[in-house]
Amino acid sequence: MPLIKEAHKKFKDYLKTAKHRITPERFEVLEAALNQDGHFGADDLYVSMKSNKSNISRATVYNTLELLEQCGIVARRNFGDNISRFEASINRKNHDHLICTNCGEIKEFTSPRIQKIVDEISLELGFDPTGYSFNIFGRCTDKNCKHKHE
Amino acid sequence: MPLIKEAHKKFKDYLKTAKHRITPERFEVLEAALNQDGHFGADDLYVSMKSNKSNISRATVYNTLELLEQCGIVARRNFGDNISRFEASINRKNHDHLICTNCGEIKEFTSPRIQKIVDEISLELGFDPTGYSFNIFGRCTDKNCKHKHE
DNA sequence: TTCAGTGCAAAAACTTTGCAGGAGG
DNA sequence: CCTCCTGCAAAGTTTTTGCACTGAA
Repeated sequence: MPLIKEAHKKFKDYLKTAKHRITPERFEVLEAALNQDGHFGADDLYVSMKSNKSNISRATVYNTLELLEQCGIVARRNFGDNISRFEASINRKNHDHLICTNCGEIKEFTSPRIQKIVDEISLELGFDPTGYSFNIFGRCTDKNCKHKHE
Repeated sequence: MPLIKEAHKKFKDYLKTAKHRITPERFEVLEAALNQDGHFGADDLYVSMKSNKSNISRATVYNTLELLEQCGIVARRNFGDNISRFEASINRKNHDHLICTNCGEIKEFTSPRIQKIVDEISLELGFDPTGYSFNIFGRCTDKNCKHKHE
């Protein structure tokens, strides 16, 4: 099943289950979110949709991203600059991030040991984990690491 | 050496080295920051200082927290609510956080394995790490976990 | 003396909210 | 038909910036 169709179905099911209404605007946001590549801010998405002649409003974008987060189609990320970033997470492996504090480049990595630590610590401290975020900050050693400002 | 004295010295040395001026306001912010307990936001600190009759300005608080961060006296934390939190880090062991998404409670934990993962991943991907953040989100199992909103 | 640092207020950046009209169930 | 959702704009929050003055070196 193509990704977009699957996401569509998942979102629709979620909306029904959670007694949210099914509106064209919500699916418009869903598709725009899946079209973004990599990480994007809520406002980025709004601007991008607006420049594609959409009639959407800011409030709807923010509201819908929250719904998409709740049903696991997008994930909210926080890279230390006080902006909520999102990324499509449907059908993607869990992964974490390396953030270059010089050029803004974000690399991804996976390590199964991290989930293991999450579970162990949570058990130990009496905590029911729903998620985690793990970001490494530093400088990438790419020779073209300059002021690339995403 | 008492903590406050040591921090004082460290900050002074840093300011000299980095060619920043040594001003009473900066030390006022330093002391106020060390007096906060646990995690605090930049604006919290400003308000707290103001209510203690300080004549400080917002700009100075923000500016000084950045300097304190650069020299390792405070650490910036991000718990997913788009507010920069700080905490005194001088003479404290590295630690990470469990955040209860229901009551806002923040617990701390340490795990030496995390630093090991950071180093390995960085080496593997060609990255020079300067720090990391590791937050686990979930619900604490305390029976009094309600809407405690810090 | 000189210029980085300060206080103040205004602007900026991101997000949330209030309201009236409109459409989904 | 009853709400929930939408668009719009305004307000809210947190942080940054511009400017003229001050004080550290």
